[in-house]
Amino acid sequence: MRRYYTIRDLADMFDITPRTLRHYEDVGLLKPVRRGARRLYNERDRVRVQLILRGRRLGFSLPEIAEMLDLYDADPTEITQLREVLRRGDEKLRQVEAQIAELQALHDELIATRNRLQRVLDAKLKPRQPKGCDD
Amino acid sequence: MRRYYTIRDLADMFDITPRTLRHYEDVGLLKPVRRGARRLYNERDRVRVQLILRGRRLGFSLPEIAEMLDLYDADPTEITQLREVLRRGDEKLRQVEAQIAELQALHDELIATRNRLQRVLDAKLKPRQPKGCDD
DNA sequence: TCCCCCGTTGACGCGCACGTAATTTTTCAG
DNA sequence: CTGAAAAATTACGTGCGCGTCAACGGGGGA
Repeated sequence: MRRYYTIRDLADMFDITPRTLRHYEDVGLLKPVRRGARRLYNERDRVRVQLILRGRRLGFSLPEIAEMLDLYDADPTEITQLREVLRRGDEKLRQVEAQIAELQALHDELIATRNRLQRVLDAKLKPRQPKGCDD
Repeated sequence: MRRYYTIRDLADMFDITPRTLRHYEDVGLLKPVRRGARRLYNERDRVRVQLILRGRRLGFSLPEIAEMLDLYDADPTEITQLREVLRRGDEKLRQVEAQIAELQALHDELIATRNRLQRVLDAKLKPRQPKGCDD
């Protein structure tokens, strides 16, 4: 059941180019095995690509994404390293929470602006009592 | 009460460089008035800078930010234009909502990973009944 | 008045995240 | 085995968001 994907499989799957996958490998985000010279991506690689692309959509840089991916597969044998990973994880967590708060604020403002524009439009469409007509 | 800010005032206020403010002007995000050759920013400009920087932190490009800022001060006289602005606003709104959802998913995963790492760490610190000792 | 420092205006540079073109190598169906 | 398509390698190019440097005012405090 060990399914493998070629570079084109993954590229088509996520609507990216092979160049992008090779670049992610260049910066250490992926380490596909090789059969001869060809890269073979497994299920774990596929999930990582998914996470990388989500990170990009959210505005994170590739090094930042690397940090977060490191959290998922941290070496559970070294205690001090484990503590360090936990600390960095909490840091990222707070950063993400702050980003959610700012996005929520932006969302609320967009809603308010939409409602305001909608009211202006409604007032122009059915002007029963346009203001300034009391003369 | 018309308070004005020099380019350095705003730069220091937001911990950016004057070059950044000039760049935002180059791409049409700001249009400060001039006294001679010097730029003078008013309160509205200051708020716009604040919104621009929040947009950047959230991963939006400068053109995307320009689109959103255009929503706030849309011309309320042209009905067709108003409809168009509302449509683009709703589009941005859905985009922001999708981004919130993805960010929330990332947040949940970070929480889960933190808890998992914490449990591993706890198990290594007080190993009362370490598994594999039942022989 | 003079000088100095802040601001302005180009213009080039740079790091990131890839795009793209050329060339070479590999693979695999027939 | 062979030929052609796909993958790999290498290297340069690109768009964005500024950084940086040089050269040039101009205005305001001593």
